[in-house]
Amino acid sequence: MGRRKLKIQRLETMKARQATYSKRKTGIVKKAKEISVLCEVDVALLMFSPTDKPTLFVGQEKGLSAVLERLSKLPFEEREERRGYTMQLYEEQLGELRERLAEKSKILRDWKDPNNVEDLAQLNLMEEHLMASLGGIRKKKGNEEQQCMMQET
Amino acid sequence: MGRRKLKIQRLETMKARQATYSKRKTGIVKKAKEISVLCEVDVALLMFSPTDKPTLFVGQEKGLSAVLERLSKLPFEEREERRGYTMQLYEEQLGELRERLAEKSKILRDWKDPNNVEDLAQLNLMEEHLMASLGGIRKKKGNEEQQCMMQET
DNA sequence: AACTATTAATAATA
DNA sequence: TTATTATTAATAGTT
Repeated sequence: MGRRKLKIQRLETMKARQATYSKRKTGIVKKAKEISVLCEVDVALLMFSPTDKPTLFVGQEKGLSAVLERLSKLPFEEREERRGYTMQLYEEQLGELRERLAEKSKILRDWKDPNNVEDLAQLNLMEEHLMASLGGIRKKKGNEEQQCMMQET
Repeated sequence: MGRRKLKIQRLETMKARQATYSKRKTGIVKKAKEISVLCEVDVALLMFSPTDKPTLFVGQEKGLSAVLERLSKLPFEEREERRGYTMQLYEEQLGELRERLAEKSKILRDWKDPNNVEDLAQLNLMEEHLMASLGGIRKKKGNEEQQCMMQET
């Protein structure tokens, strides 16, 4: 849409890329919100601007980690019907990492909308969260050896 | 766009949600492709249909893991200007997990488009990849203890 | 899946 | 950046 048709290929100047990114970012985020509400589905949309500013939208308020969990779990289950044992082996290897990723992502979720970086209140909440997390690490130091297995690849 | 204006709220019937999802999914994926090409930016879009079928689009062919890496790293760097030491502590805790996540994601990337599940050639490639990965695990079993630290959060 | 009347997004411009 | 508007593109209701 617009005064001309516009071929879908890299815009020549950085200025044009930034201008177009700015407009289209608004549009695609709106679309993502709409489909998640209208159809009651999980949506995660992550983009980086030409100057590397991140924009993240996650619909249905489950957080990015929850959406990624669904991605990592669902396809495996589907394929187990055909390739059960192989996938199960791989699933085991992924299991522990997934747990930790979910845990980290729970905290990362507070960075959900990087556009709000300027919000001091949010920054303070994030720092509190971080401190609590680090406290937890120190407490667990004593018994970490027995929990070390299946860490590689 | 359409014959009527349509309020953005959950569509009443599952039938309507599925029909609308199907149409809008096409549209939003197209938009994601366009912005990534036009503006030469990384984009990751993940959605689940009302019947839980996943759709994943990752633009600029860096893979989902690369895009997520950018999300997890960038905000920290930005904030270090103000809150350097705190973020560095947290960054250290995340470091090892990030490495492993990147490795896993490299393999998960082969599941990039869940819509291609029916493609047998792709499945075979995936299985090869998996076998190589499991082989790597077995080789490393001997010296895993010394690599166990800072696992808990 | 296809069709079209409409609405919505946006390219060029200011 | 924000606003305008001529155009094109997406899609709601329908078949």
